[in-house]
Amino acid sequence: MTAERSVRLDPRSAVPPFEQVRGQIAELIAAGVLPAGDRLPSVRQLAGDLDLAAGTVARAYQELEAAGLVVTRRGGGTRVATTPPVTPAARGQVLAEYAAAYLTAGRRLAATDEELLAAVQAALRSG
Amino acid sequence: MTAERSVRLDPRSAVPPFEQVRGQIAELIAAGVLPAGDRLPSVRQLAGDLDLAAGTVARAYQELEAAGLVVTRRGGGTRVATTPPVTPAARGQVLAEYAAAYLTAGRRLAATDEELLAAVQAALRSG
Amino acid sequence: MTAERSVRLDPRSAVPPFEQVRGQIAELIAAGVLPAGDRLPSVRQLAGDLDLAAGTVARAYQELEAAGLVVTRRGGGTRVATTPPVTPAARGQVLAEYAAAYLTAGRRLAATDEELLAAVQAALRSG
Amino acid sequence: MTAERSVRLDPRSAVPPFEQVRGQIAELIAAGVLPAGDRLPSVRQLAGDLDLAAGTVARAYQELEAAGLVVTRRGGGTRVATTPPVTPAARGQVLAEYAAAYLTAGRRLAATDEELLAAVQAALRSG
DNA sequence: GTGGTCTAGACCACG
DNA sequence: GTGGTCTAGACCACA
Repeated sequence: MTAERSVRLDPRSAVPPFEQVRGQIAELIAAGVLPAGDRLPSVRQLAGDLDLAAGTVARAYQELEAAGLVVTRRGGGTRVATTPPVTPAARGQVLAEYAAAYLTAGRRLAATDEELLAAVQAALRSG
Repeated sequence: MTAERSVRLDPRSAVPPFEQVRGQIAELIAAGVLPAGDRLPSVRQLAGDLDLAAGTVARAYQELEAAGLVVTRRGGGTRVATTPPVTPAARGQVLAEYAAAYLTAGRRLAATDEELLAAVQAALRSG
Repeated sequence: MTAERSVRLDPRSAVPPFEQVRGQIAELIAAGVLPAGDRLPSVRQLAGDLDLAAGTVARAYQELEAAGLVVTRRGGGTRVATTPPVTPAARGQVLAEYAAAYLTAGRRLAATDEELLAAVQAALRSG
Repeated sequence: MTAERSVRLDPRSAVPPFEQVRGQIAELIAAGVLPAGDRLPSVRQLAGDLDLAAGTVARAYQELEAAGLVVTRRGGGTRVATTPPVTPAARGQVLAEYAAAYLTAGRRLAATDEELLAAVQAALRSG
């Protein structure tokens, strides 16, 4: 399952775990990485993988459902909604947001355009 | 004062305000944007600028002091420590971390290296 | 079959489906709309009509039987019990309960007696 | 506090407690019974009054906030939002919905208009 | 004091 | 097996 491999928690982050889970899955869906109809990992399994209490993952799933990104059938697991509601964020748009956030942070350090670009290129080479 | 102009809160973020303040100032110092000896804005002034309770800013400063990034003198305000503690984090390293974070997020979307680079270039052009 | 036509699920309700089925049939019986001896629709048929799993309807029937409102004979389907158990709840009493519930809800809104009555009259005219 | 006196749980209902709390407060707000700016009872107090775990009430408040009905200030309690969002439901409309629900239930019992009205009048006299 | 989050484990409804 | 809810008690951020 793509979701299982892709969700990574940052335990040192100030963002609460359920928010990290919710946000990352939301972006995977918005970006089209998780296609409509795909089944998410079960609450308990993802909780185990991420070493969280089941309720924490359940809350993330619940908020995804409230947002219409996901559909849950009684007794039948949770799947990506067939109607990614309004889908205001195509994959390219999500990427663009990431890039914009990178720029904002970098410019706070008074980095030049060249430096910003070079840092990404260096990261690509090393990572 | 660089700090006043540079600290920007995201009220919709899940990161608590004191953390946003602490983190952003820490990075400004680590990156050398705020040079040693520079005076930070007073707790009350920064609190006013950011529309926070004074205690919230005070806590951020307190943690910066505990980290050795900042020194508070009685009656003399808060200044950037002359000894950037163990922090060898030069500006380039901070930038590198930002770039790495961007890559991590982007790859979660299964973006290729080319896409990641192109998104930054596009952002540079438009922003 | 009266029951089939009269049972209506509200899929958006927080009340679980089996409870909606059980409760509505119980009231139809208590109110005398379903007379003693009447045959209920089969589990599978009602399940099909309401788009539920058969087990869900089966559970509703089971609880009705446990309450003595209904009798299941081997091979003979499910029928309204000839002895409306302890339930002295005549149709008028059920109606009275509905009216009382309406009052409770309405008074929470600080509605006056006149308003409560007027709202019902208006609903009668329009519905 | 109006909210404290007005929220009444039905422990035998299939509707989960947090939903009862959320729904009742939402209607009190929509109906204008709780005016904008009014402070709701604290999570812990209402939890005590209703004999619920604090988290259960907290969840109800959270959903009210997500719905924009309520505003919560850090450390400063929960108040009715100044902008009852879109307020699609004036007090009269809420009442009308109650009346309509009463009619629907009553007609399932094949009650006549006269009976429906009489039952309300009787309830008014006795309650 | 306020609300927000997490945990651990329990029970329920559904398939 | 699935998700949903509740509890009890803990710790955190904020005023």
